[in-house]
Amino acid sequence: MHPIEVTLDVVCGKWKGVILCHLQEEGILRFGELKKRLPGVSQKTLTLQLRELEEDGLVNRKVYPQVPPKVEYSLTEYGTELEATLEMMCEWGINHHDKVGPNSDSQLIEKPN
Amino acid sequence: MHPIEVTLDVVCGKWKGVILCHLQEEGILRFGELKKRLPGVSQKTLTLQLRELEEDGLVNRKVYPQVPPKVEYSLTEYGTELEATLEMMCEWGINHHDKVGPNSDSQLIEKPN
DNA sequence: CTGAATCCAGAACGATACTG
DNA sequence: CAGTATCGTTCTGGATTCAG
Repeated sequence: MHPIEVTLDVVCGKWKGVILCHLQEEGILRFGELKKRLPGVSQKTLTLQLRELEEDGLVNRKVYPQVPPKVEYSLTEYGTELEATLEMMCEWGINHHDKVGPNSDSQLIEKPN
Repeated sequence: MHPIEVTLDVVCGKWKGVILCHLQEEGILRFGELKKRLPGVSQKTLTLQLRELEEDGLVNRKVYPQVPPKVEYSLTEYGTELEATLEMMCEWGINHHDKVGPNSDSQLIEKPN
């Protein structure tokens, strides 16, 4: 398995990138706070994405046994080691968000003489 | 849309990461050469992934109008601007490949004395 | 050699309702 | 508040066949 697939496997859920970015910026977030920051995500999906990130060792899940429940998420050390990469991906995204279209510089073949 | 999603959208196909890495390493590759380097990929899927990368402006597709056909793929400038990021992702992958998959050569805990 | 066209299985994701 | 459970849809990618 190519090393880049290891990273992509871990980061390529529909919401995983944004989740990691928010945890990186804000440190610790409760489930509900995270949900507010991901407009459109369903509870089920958010839960699932977080569980997978947890299984892959990227985020910590801290449960406070109280009523009402309180669960906090944060980056693990593995997660923080990904921070520089996430930031680079964000930069590229900022520089290219306008450029989501065809016609990059497709080449026409010149006639051999 | 969060900037990181721009990047992830473009890179998150099953084979896109590896394709980009190979093009980054070897510069120009024909369709068949690329296929050899991705064991298990089907023609249809490889074609599709390449088309999407092309539409997103990451790779060039150069067709030689001859028989048998010859098609060469390479990174566009947008693609090369992603190189540093791809390398960081590979590094993280190398350092954490043990965390993925069931039978990992996990780190041993040093004996306390 | 490259790739288009079908057909299809499974995964991913969402909507909604229910629970301690 | 932070989940499960269930159902349904959409999306992805693989197998196979045909074509220039």
